[in-house]
Amino acid sequence: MAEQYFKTFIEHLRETIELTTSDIDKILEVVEIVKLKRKEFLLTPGQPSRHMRFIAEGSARSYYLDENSQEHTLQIGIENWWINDLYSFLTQKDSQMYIQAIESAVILQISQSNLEKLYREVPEVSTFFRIKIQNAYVALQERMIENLSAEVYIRYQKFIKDYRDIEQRVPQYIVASYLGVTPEFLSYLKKKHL
Amino acid sequence: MAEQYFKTFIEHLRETIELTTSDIDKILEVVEIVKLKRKEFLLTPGQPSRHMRFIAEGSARSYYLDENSQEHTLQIGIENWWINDLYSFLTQKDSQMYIQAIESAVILQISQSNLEKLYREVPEVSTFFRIKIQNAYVALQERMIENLSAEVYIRYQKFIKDYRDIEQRVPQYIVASYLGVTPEFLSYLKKKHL
DNA sequence: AGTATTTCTTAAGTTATCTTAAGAACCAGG
DNA sequence: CCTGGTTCTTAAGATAACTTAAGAAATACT
Repeated sequence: MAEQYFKTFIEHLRETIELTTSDIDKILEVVEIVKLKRKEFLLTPGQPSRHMRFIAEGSARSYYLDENSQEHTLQIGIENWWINDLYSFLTQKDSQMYIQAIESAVILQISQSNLEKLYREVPEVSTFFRIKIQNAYVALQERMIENLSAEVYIRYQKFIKDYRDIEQRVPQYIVASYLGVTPEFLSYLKKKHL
Repeated sequence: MAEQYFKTFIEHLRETIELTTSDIDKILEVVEIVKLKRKEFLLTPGQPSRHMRFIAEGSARSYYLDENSQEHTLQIGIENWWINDLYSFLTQKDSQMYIQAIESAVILQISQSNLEKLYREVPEVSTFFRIKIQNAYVALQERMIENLSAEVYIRYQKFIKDYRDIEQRVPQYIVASYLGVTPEFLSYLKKKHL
């Protein structure tokens, strides 16, 4: 059954870069599988994020707690999404984030040291992550702009339009904390706009 | 006098990567100089951003207008900062942004096609921009987190702490539009906290 | 299937932020 | 150094979003 996860993973990489069968062997050699139950953590604050992590099954999110212990969800992902505290991974500073399974999940991950080795052996992998980071930047800027400009309900509508599949699998309080509002207020807005 | 701008520019690159004199020649060959008066535009909506732009003198910002014609400032920069709509530059989609000189400014820019040529001739330059984009991501995530967590006045204090030199040269309504509030409200907060 | 846990809703009272409008202060450029 | 444009302040009234608390609904796990 690990086989199926690997197969999907390689297909995912091949959407962006070209890989020979020998490349694939080198990649799979360094991929670790992690299984998580609902609500289990992959990363908690106080340590650097040392892996690039790919959701093979289930769903996960990254979030942090502000000074008032309010949760703020930075990222929500399902199968075939990457999930990480890229900030911590890139700077190797201690993370302030939790990465947590929402549903039970299977994660494929590559450690930083293995990744660097892989970059040398399969340079295409380096291209892959360069593009991923660019895309992450682009997505984050889009979200920043929306947060500055649009009212919550507009942002909510955009969210369910863009991520209907996610919205249906994730508790609403997580969506609220992604949008940057209290669950009570989101609930109120939904009723108001019926 | 262009010489001085080039010199500072090369010094800036050398803070991140190593360059031979022949590398430098290749770089300077493709650098264009653009001079702008206060409030002049380097980029306006409806066209892709086709250059990487470095502020050699003066100050500039990028901003966009939301549906209610409210300005939102994404980036503010002074000497030795890069300024761009990276979203548009990376995706080559039409920009929705204005890039505008705040004070009169001198910009050094490299076109996308020249940059690609340069990447081949001086691969270190590619490393330079990979690192810059990573840093941009990291900075943007930090800002996103702050916007989600902290109240405006806290964000304002952080802003003047981190960017005192910028704050002193830039009109307050631009700072307000960077923080995501109306100038009236920022004015009110400043008085309140005297 | 039954119970404990988790998530969602409602509502009342509160606070943060916006809108509008007008005058005051400041500054750039002739 | 004058003058027109730009930026900043003030204040009143409006709206968006939050807090708290409690019950209702949904869901997970045994």
